[in-house]
Order: sequence, then C-alpha cells, then structure tokens
Amino acid sequence: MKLINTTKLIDAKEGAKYLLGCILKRTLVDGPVVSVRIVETESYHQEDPASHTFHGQSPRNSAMFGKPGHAYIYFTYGMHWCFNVTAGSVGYGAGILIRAAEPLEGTDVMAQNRKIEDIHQLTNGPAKLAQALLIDKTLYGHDLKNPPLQIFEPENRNFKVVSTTRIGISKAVDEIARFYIEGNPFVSKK
DNA sequence: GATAAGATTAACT
DNA sequence: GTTAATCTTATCC
Repeated sequence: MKLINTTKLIDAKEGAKYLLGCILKRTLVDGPVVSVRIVETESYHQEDPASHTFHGQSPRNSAMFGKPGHAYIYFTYGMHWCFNVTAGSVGYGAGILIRAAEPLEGTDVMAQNRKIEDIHQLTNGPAKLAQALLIDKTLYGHDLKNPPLQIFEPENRNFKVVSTTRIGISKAVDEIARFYIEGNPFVSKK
C-alpha cells in the first residue's frame, strides 16, 4: 500500500476530501493490527471561528501549526478523545477531524475496546473511532507516515463525495466543511 | 483564582 | 427528545 501524499493536505478542505476512502492502520502494542476506511471528515482552518486554532497557537493546538500529516488529538467533554490529521503549511493552524470510519481488519479487537458487539456502532463517530483504535494523547503529534498509526491511499475512488455543513459546533455553522462517502452505513448520524 | 463551554456519547423518559 | 457524565482549556475577573 502507498502512504498518503502530505502535499495534498496543504489546503484543509481539499485534504478532507482527499482523506475520504483512505486506510487508517493502527498497530497495537501487543501485536494486533486494526485498520479502518475513512468515510467522514471535517476541515478546520485558522480563520474559522469554530477551529481550535482561531485564537492562535497554544500548547493544546501546537501540532496543527507544525507539518501536515501528523496527529492532532484533543480531549473534550471530560471523557472523549478525538483524532485529527494536521493540515496547512508549517506555521498555519489547520486540521482535519476524522469523524467516522468503516472497520476492515481487527473488528474483534475494536469490539473489545468499545465493549460492544454491533459492528455499525464501532467507529461511526469521532470519539468512538478514537476509543476503538486506542488513540489518546500518547500519539499527539505523531507522524502518520510511521507505525503505530499510518494512513494509506485507497486502491480506487469509486465513490461519491457529499459536502455539507459541520456537526456539533456553534460557530461558523454555515461553512461547508463536512465531507462523507455517499450511502456509506458508517457515516455518523445527526 | 474562578468559571463556563466544549469538533461527544450513551442512557434515560 | 432530554440530560448526565466529567475534565481541560481559554477567558475573565
């Protein structure tokens, strides 16, 4: 498989569409490999009031001001981790939230991590995905070209992309920055 | 130093 | 449809 081309992530919105269909591969400490296909993303950039980078660089968001193609991971609502791919050139704070994915490999491990059986509930939301793949602050700033967390280009792009407004935010609610694969059953609801 | 809100989820009524 | 869970960060005294 071919690793992603990070130059495609310079523009957050284009990057969010580029990541659809890509394979996210997680190698766990004790051996098992989990892989999922990205089916839903949202883009955020520095002039966007809904972005964590809107008010400039801080210890929390510093990864997004670094090289594109790294992991920006944040903790929210006192209990959830969310996983993003950094975007934009160095010095410009942008990122792409991975909202949902389709389980491909290691579904048994994901079910164990999520403590549920239903395949359709394993990774159909940003915090669910992070929990299923055991993603937390230890992977903050991780270069996604290296194990234990990597992203590969898809074999083909035989799918249609739908563009809409984002979910679960209160600022810049009219911005079209959410993208998902049409008809995919693992796209989050709401 | 204190407080309010948050790129969510699951469990209720 | 509504709400609790639970804690970090940013913002404002």
